[in-house]
Amino acid sequence: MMMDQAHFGEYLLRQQMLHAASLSGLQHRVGADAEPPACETRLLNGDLWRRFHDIGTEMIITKGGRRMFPSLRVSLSGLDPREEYCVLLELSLVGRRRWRWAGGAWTAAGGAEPQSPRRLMLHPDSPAPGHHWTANPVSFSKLKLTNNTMDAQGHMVLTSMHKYRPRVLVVRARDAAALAWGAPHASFSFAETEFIAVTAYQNDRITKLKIDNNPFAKGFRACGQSKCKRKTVEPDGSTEQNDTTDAKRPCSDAASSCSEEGSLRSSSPRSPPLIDSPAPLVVSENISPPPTFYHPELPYMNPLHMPMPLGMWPANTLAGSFLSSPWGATLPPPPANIRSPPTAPAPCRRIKSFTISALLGEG
DNA sequence: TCTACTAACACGTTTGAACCGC
DNA sequence: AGCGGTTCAAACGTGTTAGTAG
Repeated sequence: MMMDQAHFGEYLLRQQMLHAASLSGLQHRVGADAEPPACETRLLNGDLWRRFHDIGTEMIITKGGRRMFPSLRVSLSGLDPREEYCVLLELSLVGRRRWRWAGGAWTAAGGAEPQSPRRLMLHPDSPAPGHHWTANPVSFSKLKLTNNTMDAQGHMVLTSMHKYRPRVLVVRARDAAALAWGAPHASFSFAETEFIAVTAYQNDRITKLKIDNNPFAKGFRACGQSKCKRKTVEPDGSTEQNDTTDAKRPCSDAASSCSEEGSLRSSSPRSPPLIDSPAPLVVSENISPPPTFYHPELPYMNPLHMPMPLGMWPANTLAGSFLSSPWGATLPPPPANIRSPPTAPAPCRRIKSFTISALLGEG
């Protein structure tokens, strides 16, 4: 199987986990008949992502959690309308490097630091029937990024100055219980959604692009009140006529219309669908090329048997201390059939928690 | 000195409860 | 009583900035 650099790290990690599981007699591979959900996906706000990508996307991470902008919005198609599916977002480390902003450009600066384990998020609408996923854009706008390794709020824990690429996973709900064992899943990623996590913006052009497109940052647009107030008053009381004079470009509605969505509301059925966006849901120039498809070869650990929410990979696996993990020796046997979890799956129900445990009705 | 990080801040947006009229 | 629209304040999200640590 061909594997790009972006996923090599993940591959190594999962192989480590598989190896550890096999030492505990827990190895399980997906059956040859296991099929990933047949579906396709498109990046809806690809235009905006590409504008950031051309410059070098940066995402602020804070201790308390910061939303992504642009957020990931995709449309799914080809799903069985009546079948239940879970949709997940994963942030894969791209390469094994640390990056550094120097001389007006990003350059590699040594090897990657050990990564925090939590990098997988279940979409809050999961599980939902195929018609729900195909009728509404799937948005991860509520996702927050943090550099707090002790985070307990379900945010994505990333490392500053490292590059990541979001990846969307689609899993049949009936397979969710066995997800960790390599349940068949479709996986999609988009090159233009790569970004570098930072604690403060490095590239001024990224800052400007964010301000121009993010409704929450309207106050910082050149024609905005606040910027004038904050930056034009000199200590001597005079008014600094800096570049904002000529920079008083129209604080256009054009800029506003560039924002990824008219509203940041959820795509949940309880909220107005994102289809309400003033921009057409799918227009030709707004569609990304077909995404990379990753065949589900890489097994996951079973979240049922993990003492932590799904996506919280056992700590220190990268450091090779996996075998010291306390849960290794106590794991129950793997399910006999990946399509048929050991216990009858709980009826699918709408949840708000991002943990598979909640999804399965545990706790 | 430089780099990376944090917290406080001001401003705009979102959200939901309260209110009103039909 | 129920519904739909409006108003308003609190909560939230944003980039900026000054200060701190290594």
